[in-house]
Parts: sequence; structure tokens; C-alpha cells
Amino acid sequence: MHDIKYIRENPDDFDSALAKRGVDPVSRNLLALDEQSRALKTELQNGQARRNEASKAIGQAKGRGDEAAAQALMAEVAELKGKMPELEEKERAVAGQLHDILAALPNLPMADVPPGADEDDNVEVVRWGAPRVFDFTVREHSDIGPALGLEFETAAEMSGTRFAFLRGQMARLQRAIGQYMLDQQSMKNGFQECAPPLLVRDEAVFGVGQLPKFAEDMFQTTDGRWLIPTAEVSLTNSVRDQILEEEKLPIRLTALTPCFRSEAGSAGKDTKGLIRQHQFEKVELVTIAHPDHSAEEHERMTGAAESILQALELPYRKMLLCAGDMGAAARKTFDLEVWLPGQNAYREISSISNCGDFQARRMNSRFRPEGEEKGTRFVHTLNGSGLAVGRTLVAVLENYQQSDGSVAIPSVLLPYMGGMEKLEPA
RNA sequence: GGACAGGUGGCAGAGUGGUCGAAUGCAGCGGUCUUGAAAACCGCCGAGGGUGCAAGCUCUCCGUGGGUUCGAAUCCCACCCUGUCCGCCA
Repeated sequence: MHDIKYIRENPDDFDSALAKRGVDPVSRNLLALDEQSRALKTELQNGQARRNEASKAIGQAKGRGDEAAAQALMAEVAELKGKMPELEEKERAVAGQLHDILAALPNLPMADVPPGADEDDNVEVVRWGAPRVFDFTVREHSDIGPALGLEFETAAEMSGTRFAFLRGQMARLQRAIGQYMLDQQSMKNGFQECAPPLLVRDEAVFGVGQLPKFAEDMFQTTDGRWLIPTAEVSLTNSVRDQILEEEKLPIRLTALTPCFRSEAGSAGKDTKGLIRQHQFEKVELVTIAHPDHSAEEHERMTGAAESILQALELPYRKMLLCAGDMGAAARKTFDLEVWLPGQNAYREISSISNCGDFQARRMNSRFRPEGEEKGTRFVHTLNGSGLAVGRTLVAVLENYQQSDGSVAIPSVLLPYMGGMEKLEPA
């Protein structure tokens, strides 16, 4: 949700920032609506002021028993009221139109975000770790997995494609990964552990910018709620409609939850294996930040996600997304891409975004600045995966595979594996 | 699912047709006092919008949306939510 005041003052900056994302100029149209809306408001409010004044006078006239004066005033108000509904409706229509356009526009990319249309224009920032050299033929996780308890057919029977059934040691390893990451983020990186709802209302989804545009990407329950596509929705909405004390910032939250995505637009993409599922687990990070510190929080959060990959000794690269590849709510996004030797490619395992005040405006999340400054300011919100559990499992399987079909357990996960040191084929 | 009670400013909590954007308390801010602090005392203190260079003027908001009325926090209707009890249930 954009600030119409900002657009009023910087229409060209606004258009050129959106142009970076491939959006056609809209400020002229918006400002015309804005002007119309304000003119209608002023006219309407003049009418309301007169009505209020007259109504008060009626009370006073009746109070002193001047029935004639009261009757005259009542007639005046009645006439006034005749034309007000029409004005009201016009004003509402224009304001609604303005709101709808503003609500559908994506966030403005920050100045240091590279231009570009899609992932080909993303910029590599840094590369960490050297891909392991294998002295045998490397396999993909979808080849290694079935002998180790990763069952796709079992799941397909009951749920269809894009679901997996994890059995025995494989289920255990996934749990270990989730537990380890949640422990790190909460105990070491300072994010408060949360267990939020998985079903949320329209407003919550609108607040983080998924609605109205991305309804088809989500699952909806029969009573109209949405299954969260990411815990970002539940965690970020924990401050909706609030005026926070400045000293409470930053608020850093984390949660390990299932995520549900319909993957409507991705038919045929990543159909093999665990990469793209309707249901997957993820450790999410969310920071509610002071606007002056969101950039440094963004770096900090990215570091928190990277620390997991480093501890697991999984090679990765950090990408700065170009304007066209970012999510609608983001102003700047880093992707972490883990090395998958089986696919011979880097694949996204985390996405960390600074949303500025975009979500805060939609959720009405503010804070009261300390000191003499009056009023309130919108907070900044950030979110990132720290990390996606399913894709981490994929990375472990592929990077730690052995020639005999077994998979070694990364040392930091050993305390979570109940004595198991490797996954062995059945 | 059934019955009842409620939803008011950062929080607590008055207010049942006009003088109510709303008593009071707490918290917060400014000041007096004090070596400093506390206490005490004095003052300020909801949010969003329109208009204006500004001071100011003005509009909207008492869960949401409708309605009654010259006038609604207050009356009516619908919906949403919260609490308590009962039923059911992991």
C-alpha cells in the first residue's frame, strides 16, 4: 500500500521506481483521482459542517422553547440532507477506486536494487564454500531418497502429486533439521520462538500483500480462511493494528511451521522430488523494525539464515534480486541458493526481504517515536526463511551422499539424531 | 452447536439521544521543588483526513456494515470478535 502523499510530492520518482519492475506509469491517473477525491471531500465536509452547526442550534432553540426557530432550522437541514447521499456515494466511489489501485501496486524497489525482468538479471553478491568433488556418479535426491524412506508414491495415493511421505530415518532427519534450525534462530540469533496459527483470515493475508493479487496461489478452507503459504503471514500480523512503544523495536520472531501452496502457476516445474511441494516445513524469521534500522536488520537477518548453511557446511551463493524478480511487498531481497550437486545447480533455499512500510501500512502497524516528535510512524517489516526445511533436506541428501547409497549426517545435526550417524538404504 | 454477558483512547474504566472525541485512574511528556532521585504539586497528553504560508478552522472515527432521528458511543437490524457456562471433541 503506497502513501498518496509521497506520490503527490514525488510523482516522477514513483513512476520511475515502478518502471524498474516493469509497471507502467500510474501517478498521473492516481493524482487525478486524488484531486477529485479531495475536492469531493471538501464539498461534502462543508455540508456536514453546516448540518452539525444547524443541529446544535436546533437543540438550543428547543431548549429555550423557540419552536418556530427550530422548525426553520429543521427545514434547512432536511434540504441539505437531500443532496448529501449523492455526494457521499461519489466520494466513496472515487476513494475506493484510488484505494484499489494503490493496493494492487507492488512496492518500490530500493535504489541499490538492480533493474531487470527475471532471475537472469539477479546479481551474485558472494559465494561461500567449495562444492565437494565426488569420485562416483552423483545422484539427485529423488534417486537417493526412495531407498532411505522418502516415498512419493505413498503420498500420491492419498494426496496426489507434490506431496511426500517420509518414513523412519528420513522423517527423523527432517525433524532434526527443523529442530536444529529453530534452536539456532531462537537461542543463538535472538529471534523469539513462536507457534502461530496456520489458518488466517482475509485481512491477515491482505496485510502482508498476498491478497488481492495472489489468491490463486493459496488454499482456502470451506469457512473462508486461508492456509498460510508461509509463517510470515502469522508472524508479521502479530503487530497488526498496534501502536508499539519505540523501545520494543526491533521485534524478532521465528517459527517452524508447515506451509501450504497451491503452486497453481507452476505446472510442470520441479515435478520431481521435494523441491516444490504443496506442503512443506519452514523456519521463518520476521523482524518488526524501526524505519531507520531496517537496512541493517536486513543484513542481520540474512546473516542468520547464512549461519545455518555454514554450520551445515552446505555451499551456497547470495544473490541480490533484480527489481523484476522480487515479491510484490519487497523493496529489496536477497536469495540464498544452496549448491545441489545432483542437479549441478544452485537452488533457492531462502529468500530474505525488507518490505519497508508496505505491509505496515496495510496492517496499520505503527510505533510512537520517543521524545518530542508527535504522532506515530509506520514500522518496517522484514521476513526471511531460516531456512526452508524440505529444501535443506534435499541439500543434505545430495551433498552428503556416499557411493554406497547412504547419506552422512552433518555433525551439527548429530545431537538431534538419537545416535544415528548416517541414513542407510533398506 | 446452545445460553448469557460484553466490544469505548497506550492500558484500565465511566458514559444509555444534544452542552461527548468522550469523566476518572494508570502510563507518557513538560515544569515546580530537590545536591541528585523519589514523593508531592501544576500543566499537557487519542488516531486519521481536508483546508491554509502559518496560527487556525473543519471532517471522520466509541468492533464492522446498514437503519431510525434535525441530532447516535447511546435506539433498531445484520455480521464479526471476545468472555463465561453447558454440550461435543484432540
